[in-house]
Amino acid sequence: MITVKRLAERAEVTPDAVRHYVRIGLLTPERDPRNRYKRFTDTDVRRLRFIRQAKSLGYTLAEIAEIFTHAERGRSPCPRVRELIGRRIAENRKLVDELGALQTRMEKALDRWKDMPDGVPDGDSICHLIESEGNRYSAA
Amino acid sequence: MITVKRLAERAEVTPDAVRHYVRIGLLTPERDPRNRYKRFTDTDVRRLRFIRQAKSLGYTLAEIAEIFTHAERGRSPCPRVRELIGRRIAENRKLVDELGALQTRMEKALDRWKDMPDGVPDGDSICHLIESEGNRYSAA
DNA sequence: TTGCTCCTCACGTCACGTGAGGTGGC
DNA sequence: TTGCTCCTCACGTCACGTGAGGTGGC
Repeated sequence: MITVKRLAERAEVTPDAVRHYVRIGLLTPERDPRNRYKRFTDTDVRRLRFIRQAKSLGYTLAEIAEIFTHAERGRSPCPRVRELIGRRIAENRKLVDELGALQTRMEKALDRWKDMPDGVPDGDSICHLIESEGNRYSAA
Repeated sequence: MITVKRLAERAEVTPDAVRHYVRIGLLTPERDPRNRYKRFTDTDVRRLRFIRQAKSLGYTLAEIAEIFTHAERGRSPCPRVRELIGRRIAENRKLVDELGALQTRMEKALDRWKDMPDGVPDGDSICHLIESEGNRYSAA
């Protein structure tokens, strides 16, 4: 019998992740009537591996749920899958750019601070290091 | 008198952000006894601009709160500020690397899918596009 | 009276992780 | 009896955004 832990092992995820997927309806195991234990099948192993694979390609759990719904209704999820990854590629590119800009800001700040002493707050200043980076910022 | 909206304008943040900072104690305005309106001061304008600046350098609100506490107790927050940015630089580098790897996975997948047809689910397969990327994944 | 701004809850976001408190199986 | 695993809540995470429902100021 495939329990939570055994399923988790077979798909290389944590048991808590499995419980989470059950909670949100991505997996719908039957229950052992005697003790309410979840009973998974080989189909669940395949579904869980699919979840893991889809996540590694940037799909959210809500999107994966949508894919499952398509497939269960006998409709091809492929067009939607292509559409979603296209968006995610654009979104992620933007995010990587922003985090790259953040990285540059942080590294430049740390470098400039190397030549500056620590200061004691004096009512006019909270932390002169951070304040000295003023007018250099863009949105966080 | 500086109200929520006026303060928000002066520091170029949203009124909701101001309310959030009050909720978590980063700003502690007095209240107009007649109507409970928040009354901010020029010091709050400086504090809010500091928050914005610190956020743009990667500091979290919890860390900014810590910096304020140091400063209010007359202790220099600078050593902590240097320490935190060092960590954040390392964390962010890792994150950028991971998102870069995700970007590569997504782009390669989309490229390979260009030559593949959409499929209809057949019980053995949920979405062959995603499944075809199997054994290529690393952790998400 | 009409707008505009103000107020306080309180929930939603994303994908789990982490107790708390209790029970089945070898 | 001892471990180990199982169960179900329900909260915490991060920084707000978004209603809902109601009130003050020009």
